[in-house]
Amino acid sequence: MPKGVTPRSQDYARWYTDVVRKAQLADYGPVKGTMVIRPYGYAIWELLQQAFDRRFKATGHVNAYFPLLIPMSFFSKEASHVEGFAKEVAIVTHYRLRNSPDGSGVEVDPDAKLEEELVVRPTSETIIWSMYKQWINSYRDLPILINQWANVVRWEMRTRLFLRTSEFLWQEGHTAHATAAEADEETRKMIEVYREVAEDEMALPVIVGRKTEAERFPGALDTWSIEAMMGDRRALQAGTSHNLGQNFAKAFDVTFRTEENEQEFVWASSWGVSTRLVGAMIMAHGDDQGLRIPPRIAPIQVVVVPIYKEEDFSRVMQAASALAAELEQLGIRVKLDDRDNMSPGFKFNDWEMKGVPVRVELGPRDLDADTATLARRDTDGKTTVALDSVAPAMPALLDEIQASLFQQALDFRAEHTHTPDDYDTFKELIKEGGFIRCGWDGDPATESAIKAETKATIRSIPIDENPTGLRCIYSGQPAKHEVIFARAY
RNA sequence: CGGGGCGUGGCGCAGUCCGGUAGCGCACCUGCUUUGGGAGCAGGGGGUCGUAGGUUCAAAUCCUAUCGCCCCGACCA
Repeated sequence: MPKGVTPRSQDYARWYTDVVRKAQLADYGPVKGTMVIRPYGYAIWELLQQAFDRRFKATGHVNAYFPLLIPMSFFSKEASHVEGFAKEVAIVTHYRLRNSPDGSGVEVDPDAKLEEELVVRPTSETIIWSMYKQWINSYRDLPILINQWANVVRWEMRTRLFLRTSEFLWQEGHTAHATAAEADEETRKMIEVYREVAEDEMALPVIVGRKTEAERFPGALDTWSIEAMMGDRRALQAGTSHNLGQNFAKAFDVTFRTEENEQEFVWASSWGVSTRLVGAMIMAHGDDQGLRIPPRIAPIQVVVVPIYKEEDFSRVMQAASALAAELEQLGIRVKLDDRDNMSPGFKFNDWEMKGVPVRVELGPRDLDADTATLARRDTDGKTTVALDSVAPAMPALLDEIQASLFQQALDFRAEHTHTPDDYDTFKELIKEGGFIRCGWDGDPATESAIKAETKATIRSIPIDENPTGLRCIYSGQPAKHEVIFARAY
């Protein structure tokens, strides 16, 4: 096995795959497009889950679970929803296997065909709204603020570990409201939660904004997203929140009695983030040494590597485990690397690949001087510090690394965000990747012409847009919106 | 679905053109020496060469079919 990873500059896609596998985040599953999330990768997901779940609860949401299998007929109820997902659903048609006649194995039992075929959920709007119909009668039943953590299946043609797999893990919030204003408020509130987790926990700067009609969720009135820039300057949609209006209520005939005893359709929102975020973290922060995980979502925040010759073994190990215990007391996720079959040099590279924010090296020379050697993953080089200061200073150091990774990502994004005045410049700039912030006349035809010519799409109509005085980069007409163009994942 | 590539010990590959006893590196196991940036030496175990047919005295190698995976494009969180 080659020692490092393919350099990013040489082949970014291969760098990504190398890092995922060498850092032991995930492996390919036996079925095309499937992924095994290994313990280290899953630990990151769990920390993300906690960060989100805490905030969902704090904003009044509760968790529930709806079934994986959905009657196929449900999918015919919301026209644009069908159109959006029909091409990529897995369908269950039978419920039994039998031994094949030639004795070579098993086969589908043709006698066990289902009356109504079942769809493996690609998303749960339909099954959830079929239930909401039963649960909602009056304005007193509203709002319903339910989230579920689940897996979904979308039969993708092209897959990539974490970014797009046939099956992935996510959360999907599905809310029901009495008024349009409430549904809109909910949609905005949750995209703000996503922004906060992305920026504060993942150190991932994102652009909050709305999607154009072309990029909107099938069945939504309005889609909000957070968009991030990856290390190859491409855009990644990291989370979405949809104002579904009354579309699903109408499709599933979900009405309620208002205070005025009027019959009205329910207003809805849905919002989700997925294991794709792990991919976002890898591509936003990783370097040619491997992962760089922001401390708040790092399964291991500090690794202690003891260095010893035989005669130093016991005093080094003693000091190392004392230090690890002291760090743990402070609530820091610490790992003492006591593997004795690997050299220190191997361990340094190994933990760098795995993106651990801080490494503490402790050897005889350090102990003689009452010092420890510190290596930060976000910067190069090592420093020597007093041993008894390591633990007390660690929480602040982790905060500093968190902030530094955010700043690095922010600087990178700023460096690769441009505001050209004419379309020729636009075309030149987009070849290099990055974001282009410019005017758009609001015409879908303009959007699709630009896509056809440059592969760039409108990623976002930023929440802080200011189209006043701007002209459309393509048509030269007065701009209706200020938008972000980019090539995207 | 179009284009390309690849299926050979756990992983990465050579061998295929030109048929003739299946090899290399890493990993693994044992022992000794090592340990401050991917340790060294010695010994050892492990593969019906994706699958199914065919040609041949003989097939990883030639022929036919088939399955799978990866990469690039059209669609998507």
